[in-house]
Amino acid sequence: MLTKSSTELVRQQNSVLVLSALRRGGAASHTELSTRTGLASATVSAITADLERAGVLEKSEQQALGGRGRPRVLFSQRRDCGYLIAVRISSDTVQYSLVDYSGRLMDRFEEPRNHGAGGADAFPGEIKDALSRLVARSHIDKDAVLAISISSKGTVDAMNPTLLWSPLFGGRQFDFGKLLAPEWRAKVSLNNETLLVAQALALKADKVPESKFQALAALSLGHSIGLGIARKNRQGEIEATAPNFGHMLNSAQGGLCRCGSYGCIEASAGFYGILRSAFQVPPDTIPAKFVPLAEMDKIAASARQGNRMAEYAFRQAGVALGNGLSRLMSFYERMPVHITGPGTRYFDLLRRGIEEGLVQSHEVRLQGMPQISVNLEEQRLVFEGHLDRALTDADYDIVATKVSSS
Amino acid sequence: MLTKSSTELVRQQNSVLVLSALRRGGAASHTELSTRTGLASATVSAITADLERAGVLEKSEQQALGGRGRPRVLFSQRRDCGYLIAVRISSDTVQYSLVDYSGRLMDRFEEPRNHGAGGADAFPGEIKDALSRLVARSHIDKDAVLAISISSKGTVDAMNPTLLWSPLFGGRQFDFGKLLAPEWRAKVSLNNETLLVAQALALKADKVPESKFQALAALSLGHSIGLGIARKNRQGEIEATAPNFGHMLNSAQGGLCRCGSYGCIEASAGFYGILRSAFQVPPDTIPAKFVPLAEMDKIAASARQGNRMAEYAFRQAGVALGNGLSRLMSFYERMPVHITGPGTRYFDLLRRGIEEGLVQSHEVRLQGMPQISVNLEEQRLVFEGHLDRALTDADYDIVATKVSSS
DNA sequence: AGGTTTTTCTCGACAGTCGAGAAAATAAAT
DNA sequence: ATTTATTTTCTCGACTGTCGAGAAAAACCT
Repeated sequence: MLTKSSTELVRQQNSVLVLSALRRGGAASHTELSTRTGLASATVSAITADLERAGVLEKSEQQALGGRGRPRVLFSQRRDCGYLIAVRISSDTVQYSLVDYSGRLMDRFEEPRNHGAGGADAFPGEIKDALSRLVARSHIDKDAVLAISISSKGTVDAMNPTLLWSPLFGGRQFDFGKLLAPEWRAKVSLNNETLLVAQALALKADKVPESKFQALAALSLGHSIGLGIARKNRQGEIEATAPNFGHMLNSAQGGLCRCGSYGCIEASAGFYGILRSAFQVPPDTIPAKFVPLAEMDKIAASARQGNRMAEYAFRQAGVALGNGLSRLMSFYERMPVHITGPGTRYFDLLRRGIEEGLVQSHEVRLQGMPQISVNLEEQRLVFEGHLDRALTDADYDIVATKVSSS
Repeated sequence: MLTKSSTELVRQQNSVLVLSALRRGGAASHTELSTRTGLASATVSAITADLERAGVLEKSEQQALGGRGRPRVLFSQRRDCGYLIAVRISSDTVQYSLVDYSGRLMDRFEEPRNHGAGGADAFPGEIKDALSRLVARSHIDKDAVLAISISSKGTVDAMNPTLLWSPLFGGRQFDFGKLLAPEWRAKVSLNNETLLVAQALALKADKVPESKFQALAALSLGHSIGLGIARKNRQGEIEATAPNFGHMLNSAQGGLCRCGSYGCIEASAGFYGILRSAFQVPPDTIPAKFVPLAEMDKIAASARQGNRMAEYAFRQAGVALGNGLSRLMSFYERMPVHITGPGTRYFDLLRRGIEEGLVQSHEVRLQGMPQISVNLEEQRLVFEGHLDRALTDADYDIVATKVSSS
């Protein structure tokens, strides 16, 4: 069903447009906002006046730099308009970041995750505590937090927001919405970690002028395998998704996976899968809970020195990844792949297998090999993805609530 | 990039809304349009007046049926506002349908396709001839044709519109846009056949009140395998895509496919793949060009009588399909599957294999088996898909051009 | 013929965008 | 010190669009 439009909606959309121009390009003057957004100067006036009245924008004076004529007055987000908390759940720690409305990092700390028995039971409580401490440290009121953006590996129900399955907690589900609902007024969102990576990469790629960005995939290699896809839709927005790539069926003859199935990509290409085949452990052995990086480095070193089984282990991992990517291209379209995560350090060993696996796709055979690149800044990308998503969401909310009621 | 909005765009969007309400619900009175669209009565007045002036709508009098009060005046599309041609390219014939703006079928004929040598060379000319004859028979001017909607099996570049690879012509490409550009002013579109099936099914599913339709897949079984996906996006529109499912990699150990690769789904589940494994022909044999249905029926009959190899051939075809569908669910989400095409008559033999293949997916294991149903009306669905897509497109075009200029 | 009922049509209020030009604020020139 | 040039911001009127309410129209009923 299409939906009706109205003049008020026009104002909303254009207000969001102004806010997003400010996000992407930084503080800007009246006239620059006009050129960035394509709106008439008079319209920008009206909108900025509204937003200023609502306490969202402020005029940051100064900047007497050169030029004659009337000095420009820069608009920027009011930092105290609201706050955002980004929570990054990783295998051994949880990182909490407090960010103000302008996107500036205010505070950050990490807490170790309790792996022992009862760790999962204590987890919700730990999160609630840490969140409370985070705002207390900066003397911020809980109700001033607009959004809490959580990321984890695993599959996620973004609507609810519930963690459905994760490498950390298995099938144990957490409904973060319910968990934080009474105490926090903030909008709680939960996203797969690699989805955020893809989002951040797409944002960057789309900023480049003349880029004609269409789509990309982010592939995170580690103990588990994550995939994020970011594509531009017809309206020109970036839409990111995170399919259950690591536990997609690779080969019916494949080994046993942590998830209990046989033949998942992860069972071949996750660290424990590589370990298993390097040491010729029977493929139906129950996978190791955790493989230290040092262990992987040893296998890689011996592969680089010509050890056949170690070489083969990385090779077959690469083929599993390449086959998975080839299916990705079949389902969507050919797109560049960005590889991140701790597994990137073995990319030299994986590369040939990946290409071998990719070339089996009809798409790749018709249109050529996609571009594959390595990105070592996974952590930063995840954080940028958090910011972009949550702040953009917050902009929409603010426009919908604060401004209309004035 | 988001884009700016304006009051004129509001009118455009609402005009499209009115036209689409008319498409879906049939001729309607003033007040009914108002309730269907949610627009105020006065707004409907203004819009219908515009559209009437532009020659798009007309008041269809009559309908004195019962009731007191002022009789309602029904609005409906002016049939002569424009015409649409749907071209359905199938393996042995090409079907041409002429439809008026209201969606009523005016004329239809089929032409056999020349399979012999030089058939592909003659094909463009044949199409041009047939299109000219179609409009001549109904005494319609070529310039009155708003859209030519073409469908074929195979992969398609929808933007151009170019047939990139098809089971009928292999890698031989046809750019229908260029082919028809000088002679026809109509907008030429090209879509995968099963995409249209999915679109039509989704349209139907979405019409049911309280359906909460989210997504579905259409799987067409025959000599080749087609998949269409239709999903509702955030704006509530139905978006359909047709991945290259038949030639997606199923198993690296799979047989030789028509496309030249090894291990495509089609190489196991297409008719020639089933035939090959039923007769234990080596899997690297070059596939049969065409398998008559009678031949398939024989294999099926012997499978139903307990012949092991025949049974196994269908079983492994089903597993290949099920595995492919399981990957579909991994990449997107769990969604119901509608099976169409000539292969549906062997569904009893395929079913167990499909379910066996599906259950290997993490998604299915977590959320349960998706609903699988058989639909025998593939032809009609393709035609409905043609109509829905092309007429909706035409509505957008008309609103953007005719109305604004008045 | 007059009342009832239902639908269609019309009018004024309100919200929004746009272009043009006035007003403001500064640097350079005189 | 005053004027001029330049650049930016602000304001005004015209235009387009939606909406709600009520008037007008066109049938049926008594």
